[in-house]
Amino acid sequence: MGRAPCCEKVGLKKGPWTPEEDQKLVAYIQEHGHGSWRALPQKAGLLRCGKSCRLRWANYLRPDIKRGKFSAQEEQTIIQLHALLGNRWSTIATHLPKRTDNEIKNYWNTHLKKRLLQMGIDPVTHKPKSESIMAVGRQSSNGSSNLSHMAQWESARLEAESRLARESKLRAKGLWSASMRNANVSSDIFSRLRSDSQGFDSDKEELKTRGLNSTGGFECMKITQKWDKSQDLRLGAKSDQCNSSALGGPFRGYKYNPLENGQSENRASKTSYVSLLQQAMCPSAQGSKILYNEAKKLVENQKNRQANAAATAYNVHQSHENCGESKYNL
DNA sequence: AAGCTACGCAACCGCCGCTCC
DNA sequence: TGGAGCGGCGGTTGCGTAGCT
Repeated sequence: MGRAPCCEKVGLKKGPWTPEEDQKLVAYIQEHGHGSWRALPQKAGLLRCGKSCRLRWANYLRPDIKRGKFSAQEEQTIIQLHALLGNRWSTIATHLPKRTDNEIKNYWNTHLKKRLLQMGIDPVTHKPKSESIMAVGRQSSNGSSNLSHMAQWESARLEAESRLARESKLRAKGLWSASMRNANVSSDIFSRLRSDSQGFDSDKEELKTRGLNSTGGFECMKITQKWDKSQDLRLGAKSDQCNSSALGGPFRGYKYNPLENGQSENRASKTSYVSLLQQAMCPSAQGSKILYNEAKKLVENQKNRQANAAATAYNVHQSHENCGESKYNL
């Protein structure tokens, strides 16, 4: 037997919400807060399931929600984070202020996914379709299943570290310029997507007004590739030097490794880890500073399980700082 | 104008992990 | 330690509507 339904469904209304219901819900939450969602409908005089109320509030009625068309910047963020995280909509949503996970999920399914497919890019792997098919073939032939979670976390970690290393190199060379941060075209896939999109001309105009070349993203990528080649630096080489990549698991080499310490890989710690990792990757100095301070505080206190994830991000920072390459301008 | 189809999005459903007892 | 209750997440559904014939 499955578990009992979350609430007594008999007599409860389903389907679209009426303005009156919305009004009741908003009025109640504004006055009392939502408290227990289960108890809320009765207190607010609604014939709805608590879950339904929570969803309606979170996805539609909350005052801090931005509706309407997604900007090019938001599209870029979604695609990049999806490439990194997959369908973790709630985590992706934390990086798009005022957008809900449901909205992002819908936008991905109805717009972005299709556009990628039209371009011959597999929306799951974010690689050209031919490559994805080969990869699937290889995986099934050796009996392995889909990418494991561990591999995904490792991939995310490597991505973050390689980006940090590249940024450091560019900075050292004096090549890390505003164009890299402002060009809005930092990934190859996104560049191609953007060049297909209707808004591209206006974006180019915008870049022009900032005195930037619209191909800035490509130029930066070429520079980093060239630099990597000339130095013959493989991904991870820098990480080893920075003591943040040794052996074993997605948290390998970090001073506090939740896996080594017997922590379960539960959803919360993963989500926190990914969220903090993304922030560590975020080129925003402001965000990084907040992250650093928050992580430091949590690490010092070791208050709760989330500190494990925070510790990871904190140690990413420390590793780079130890190499004299502090990413954050503290 | 009517019928059909495709699309977008709000809402639902089932599952999972956390907390509390 | 295990079960119940709860909130939250991601996948899916289905309704409303725009566009086409």
